[in-house]
Amino acid sequence: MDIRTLCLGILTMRDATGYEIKKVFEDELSHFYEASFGSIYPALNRMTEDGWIACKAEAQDGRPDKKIYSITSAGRMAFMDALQKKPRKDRIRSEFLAMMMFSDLMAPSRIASLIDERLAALDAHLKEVEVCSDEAATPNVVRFLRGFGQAMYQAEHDYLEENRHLVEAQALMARAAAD
Amino acid sequence: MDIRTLCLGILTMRDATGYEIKKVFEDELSHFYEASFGSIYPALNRMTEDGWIACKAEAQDGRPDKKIYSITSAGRMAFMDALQKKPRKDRIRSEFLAMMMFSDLMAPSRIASLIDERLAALDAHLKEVEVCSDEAATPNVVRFLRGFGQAMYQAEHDYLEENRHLVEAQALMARAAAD
DNA sequence: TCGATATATATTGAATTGATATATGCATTC
DNA sequence: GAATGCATATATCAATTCAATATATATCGA
Repeated sequence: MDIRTLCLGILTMRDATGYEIKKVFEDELSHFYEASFGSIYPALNRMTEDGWIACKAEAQDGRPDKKIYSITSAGRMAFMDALQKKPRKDRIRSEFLAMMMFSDLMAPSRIASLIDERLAALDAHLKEVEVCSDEAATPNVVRFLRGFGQAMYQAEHDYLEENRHLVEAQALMARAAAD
Repeated sequence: MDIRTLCLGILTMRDATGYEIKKVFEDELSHFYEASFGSIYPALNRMTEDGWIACKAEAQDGRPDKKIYSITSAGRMAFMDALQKKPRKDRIRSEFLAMMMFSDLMAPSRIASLIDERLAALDAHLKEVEVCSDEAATPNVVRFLRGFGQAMYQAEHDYLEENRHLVEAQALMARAAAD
């Protein structure tokens, strides 16, 4: 399920511009899939060539033509096929956790600072998810995904608060051993 | 903190071959950072050119020379610098969750199957983490990272079990509406 | 004996990113 | 009124990364 497939999926929901598709990646999908313009526009161009989507341009004042993409029957079938494939394993890349791996080499104050910043970022995520949760008539799948994100942020938040001493104390010991 | 920086970090812990570095990515780091040979070997070559690591080749029977890399003083300083930088935000890419986003377009049995497979994979991860946890003399940072992974797998497991009805029921409703 | 896995070195085409380019409209602040 | 930041739009590109591929022997279990 690459960027192209996901753009196609977004277009099964509604017609959109490249810019709007990017917005979907930044809003609904942001907790578990991201994409940049650098792959969205080429993907749209290729799918237009492949006949999976069609493009209608609307002239605008002082801006490039607005290009609105819509899915075709062939595209809808291609996406349904993609949904029958086995999902590949998640890809996770966390610089924060990678840095924790080398916490022996950092000052205890640096470690505390990193963890505090991480906790603050988690708090911000949790607030953001909470604000959205009050909306009525939210589709169940959106509730599901938002709840998923919330559960994971909360789990990480709790884990860090309860276990930060494991890396903070070790840093102190590593420092004592180095002296 | 790119692949090159992480390879450097691994070499602060011990000398290693490219193959052994890959093993570290697959074992200790696997929950939060992955790398392939396609980037490890070029990274090692470039850092050798930059003077951050040194390489000693040992002839082997019937195999390419074994190349053992060790960090230099310059490399150690470069890595310490990297640890002072602000970690960039996590990158998460989950095909499973992306598919859930389009659960309206899937048969309820397909959704159930995907979730069951996901739960099975989480069980396997949890078992794997549990086996390791009994080891004595595990450094605190390893306990921390392993515990982190365990907490996140458990949170996801619990969330899926308690909330799978949100997407499964919606699929039934979507199917009823389509008929 | 065979198949799978481990141990080693690599390369490459394709996918992806973050930065960059271009440019107007709107809102806010000074 | 000017400056700044953000939103709305289209894109490209150098650098990074990956999965597949190539090569080849040793070990282990069925």
